[in-house]
Amino acid sequence: MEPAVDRRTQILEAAILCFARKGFHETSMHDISAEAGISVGLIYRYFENKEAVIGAMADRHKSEIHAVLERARQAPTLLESLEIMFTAHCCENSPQVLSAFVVDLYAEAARNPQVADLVRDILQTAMNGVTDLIARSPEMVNPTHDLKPQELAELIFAVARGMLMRDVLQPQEMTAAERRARQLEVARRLWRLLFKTESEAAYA
Amino acid sequence: MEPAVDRRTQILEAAILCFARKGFHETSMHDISAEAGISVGLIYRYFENKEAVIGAMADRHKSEIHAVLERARQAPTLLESLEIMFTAHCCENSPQVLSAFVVDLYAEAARNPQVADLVRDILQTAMNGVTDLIARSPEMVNPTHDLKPQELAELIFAVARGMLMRDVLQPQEMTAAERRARQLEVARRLWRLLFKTESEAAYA
DNA sequence: TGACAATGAATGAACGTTCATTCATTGTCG
DNA sequence: CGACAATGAATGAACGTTCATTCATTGTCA
Repeated sequence: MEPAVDRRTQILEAAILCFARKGFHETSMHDISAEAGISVGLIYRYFENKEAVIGAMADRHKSEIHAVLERARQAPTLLESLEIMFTAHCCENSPQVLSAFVVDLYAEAARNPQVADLVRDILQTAMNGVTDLIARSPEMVNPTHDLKPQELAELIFAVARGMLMRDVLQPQEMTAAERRARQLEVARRLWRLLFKTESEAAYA
Repeated sequence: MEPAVDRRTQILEAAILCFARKGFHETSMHDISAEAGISVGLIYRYFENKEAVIGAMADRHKSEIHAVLERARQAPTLLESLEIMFTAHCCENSPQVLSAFVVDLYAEAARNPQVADLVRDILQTAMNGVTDLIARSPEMVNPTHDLKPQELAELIFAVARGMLMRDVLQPQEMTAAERRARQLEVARRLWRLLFKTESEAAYA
């Protein structure tokens, strides 16, 4: 039988809160244990060391991204796929937690080749998925532009990353709903720009 | 007569290298002093503490951004302004150094309100400048889209930030020239999307 | 009782910061 | 000029603290 609580998950939940609050390296193992309500030593029963905790969180992030991609894939229209991807990090309990974590993850990737490999892998998989999504979409039959699906995907991901980066500048007073509305607006703006048909554009 | 070397600058040059290599908080004062070829104690003659070093670097970044904005403002066409802004961080000796620094700066902003204020300030000033640039540009008289200058500026900055973030994932083997070419391509792609006139678009 | 979960005091390395000390340079006086 | 005093840039060992990690001990069930 499984234990009443999944310790690994419990520790990771505590860790992401701490990491978002203070960053990877300013978070001490004591911070994590306190947040999780357990002792320091216990963390070492489930993770070899601090790096392993960071690594496990990155893996978690990878599977979360995959889940979002799957949801986006099943959306009826391309616009809705876009909206799902842009607001994915706003649906969770606290958006700025995830944003701060991801920015930190990229910062870590800048100097830790192992993390960089993982993030590149996540990004590549997600981008392939979106490229595919775009290529198959009916919106692409009569584009007003001459951009290839892959180029569009790159642009979309750049905007998404850029918006995520902007998110960490917002004071905490901004609610999750406000954040979501803001991201949605950008997604729709981008969509109009990318996929509005010529006739629609002419009378806009 | 001035001393042969400007110590403050010397320290800041060493610091940005260390920060890009290891991040703000994983860089020790000893790292900086070693990189600068001076003793630890001497740093404290020129900076009150480690935070002051980080602060001074952020200030430096602010004035660099202002300089880039000024250059962009004086470019003959809007496309060239865009190109200047997208490649600004590639012109320096080592692009990924600056990229890593900026990503770290945002990560720091996520949890240090003082840094967040500064970054928000930098961003707002730069975006106002670009909004103005767009509003005055001849390219805006017959837009194919219905986006306001400010919305365009937001989009452009999001893409620029997103590309910068992507930069830190690239292995060091990529040369500055390759990086520059990549950024230029994205800038031009974005420009085509935003400012290509209807007639041009129709025959593209 | 035995097996394992959980604790938290202990350890030692590394950190930011301080400060007594050194010494090349500059200023001063005879 | 030469001898000596004064300066302050520069040093790096030392301090107090924090941290990741370990492990002897205790608690908890079957």
